[in-house]
Amino acid sequence: MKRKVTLKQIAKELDVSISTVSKSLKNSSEISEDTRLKVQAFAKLYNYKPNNIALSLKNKKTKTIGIIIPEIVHHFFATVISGIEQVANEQGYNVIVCLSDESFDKEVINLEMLANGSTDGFIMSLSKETQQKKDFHHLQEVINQGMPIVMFDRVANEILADKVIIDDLLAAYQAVNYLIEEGRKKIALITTVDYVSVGKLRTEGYIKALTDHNITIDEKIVLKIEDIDNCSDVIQKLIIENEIDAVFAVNELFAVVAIKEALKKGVKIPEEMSVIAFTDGIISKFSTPTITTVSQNGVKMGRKAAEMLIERLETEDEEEERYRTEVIETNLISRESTKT
Amino acid sequence: MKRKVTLKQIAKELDVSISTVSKSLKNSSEISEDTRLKVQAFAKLYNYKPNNIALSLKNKKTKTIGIIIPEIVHHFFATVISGIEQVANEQGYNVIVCLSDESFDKEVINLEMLANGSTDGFIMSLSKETQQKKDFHHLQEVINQGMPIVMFDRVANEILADKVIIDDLLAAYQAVNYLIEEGRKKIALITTVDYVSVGKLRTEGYIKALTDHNITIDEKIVLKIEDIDNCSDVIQKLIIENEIDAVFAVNELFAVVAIKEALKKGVKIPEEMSVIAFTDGIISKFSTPTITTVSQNGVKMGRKAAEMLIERLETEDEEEERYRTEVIETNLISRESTKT
DNA sequence: TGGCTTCCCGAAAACGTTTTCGTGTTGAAA
DNA sequence: TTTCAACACGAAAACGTTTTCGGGAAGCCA
Repeated sequence: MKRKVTLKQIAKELDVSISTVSKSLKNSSEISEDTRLKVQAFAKLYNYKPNNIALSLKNKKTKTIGIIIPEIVHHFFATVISGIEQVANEQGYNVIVCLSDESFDKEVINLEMLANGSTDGFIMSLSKETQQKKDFHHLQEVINQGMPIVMFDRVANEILADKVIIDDLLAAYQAVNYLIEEGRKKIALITTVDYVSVGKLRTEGYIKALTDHNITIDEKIVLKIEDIDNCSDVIQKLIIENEIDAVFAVNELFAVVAIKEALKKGVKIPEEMSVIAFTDGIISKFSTPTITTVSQNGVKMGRKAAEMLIERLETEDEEEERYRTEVIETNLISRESTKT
Repeated sequence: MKRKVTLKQIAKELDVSISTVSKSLKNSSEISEDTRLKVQAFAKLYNYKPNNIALSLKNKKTKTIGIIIPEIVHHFFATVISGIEQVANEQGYNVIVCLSDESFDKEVINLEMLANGSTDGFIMSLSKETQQKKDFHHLQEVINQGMPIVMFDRVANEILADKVIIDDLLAAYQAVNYLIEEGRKKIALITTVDYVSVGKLRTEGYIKALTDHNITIDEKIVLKIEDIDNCSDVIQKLIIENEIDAVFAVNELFAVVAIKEALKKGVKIPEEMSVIAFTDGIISKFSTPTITTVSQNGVKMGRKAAEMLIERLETEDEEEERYRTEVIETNLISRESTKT
């Protein structure tokens, strides 16, 4: 087992100083060609690679991005990480991933942990609990210390920082519009509880679309689901008890459950009922029928977030306090669960 | 913007030495209670937290685990990461994730990058290209430098290291057995090209199960798919041209496509044809019909891999070169795509 | 007063780099 | 022979810790 070789060891072996070795490897003109080549040959032979930790300490830069997200077993977040990793990689950055598990405490712990030198900045999406508590002091503290944060998807308006979002309201509006133009009259909404920022916005889009078309909101067919694991019963009830002809769901899971329950009841899709889901993931592509979705383009969000963060990290003129919010366009991917 | 405070600054402010501050914060009995409390109060006030990078440099431990996997937008890998992160978190480790994108070169670059001090060890699953080239010198080099590697799922027999796998052959055998016991006679296999280690093993399990029941292998109904994105045509052809009554697929995607094509042709599932897939992911749970799968238990694999790595990292008696291979049990999750 | 602990604290090394500055040697110009 | 620039290299500081060791002051006993 041959441990990694250091400058000091090379210096000792070649009977020169550490500085000489360092300069030689950087091809400094300060060092004679003789010495330079000798050192370089030796370094190559022993496969010398500078120690990242030492470099980080010296440069006060880790070239590492911290990602804190609620969970990773969720296609959307996985695509975002993928996007982040792409541009991080291109720019010589690494990513360190922490999961909050939707817990405020874990989010705080992870953030503080990584803020003590481990990363140069953060890309994050808030946990449900954090959104519910509306407690963002941990973010503010990190920002005050001079570490940039880019928030995506689940963002906090209260925090001044760069953000990458989609226009949840507009996208929902367009999706519901699409259903209306198909001729649907009784469009149900299956959404989350209101403290999830994106759920709330999507609900607003739904309401706005209906209102704009003079359709009155029927509270009986607006379902706010808390417990995502046991949603089938309430969804079944929704479908059985109401004569709905369309469903707009704020995520794939609600949509696919709605479809299953409808089919069970003999409702033909899309002939008798249309379904549109938010978030274009695996489920929609492979369910039967395939589901028309609003695509969030997670990879693009991730790429954009990483670009914004790295740009902020690499521009030295710190005092440019102009925070931007980038809106990633969504698009409706039309599949079998709608008529047109 | 108040930057993070260091020991040096506290020392200066309180007019004591750096050592005194450090010891005070560690509650060393060397320091008088007076000084200790004074320092602690001051440190708390300024929210002092030791710098991780400096600690890493000093301790030669980063408390960071490197994960290198082919891709993250893949439910199985996401669950594994989730498992790794759980135990890493419990033990005070962070995880840094790199994606090889199934490319040998990226795998090498990432590995070398992180091996230069950034992590204490690795958990990885090989890229397709690496498995194809059978070139593992990068792994061997890292191991020679004294960094432990734990491989999971796609492992290399040629490398001596800890491994976490499932018994792919046995699991496939059992799945095919299950189909045979249902009374299926013409069981098709949809698999990957042979250089993917797990694909090969699953194929062997299929063959063994048939052979053990004196069913001759019909090469026409064994499909080896290279291009995963355009598999529907060949699968359609398989189903149309052969009177098969069951499909064993080495992943969910092949299975769901097979089901779609079968339904299109009017074949009833599971009455006329059963389907079992490897890898229990999202698709199987929500497809119509839901799919019977071999569950790989990614979270458990991840947890086990992390446990093994951390144990190796924390036992000082380095020279214990006994590498272990842990086999995670699989289980067949019976759903609507099979009869029983 | 001399010698001995005991109590507190600071200096310095170490981890592995990079970089600034200083210095000795050489050769050439005057 | 003297002077000076150019060249080649090394010493040391710095990044932020932890830890070993040494030492001054105070108190005690003889």
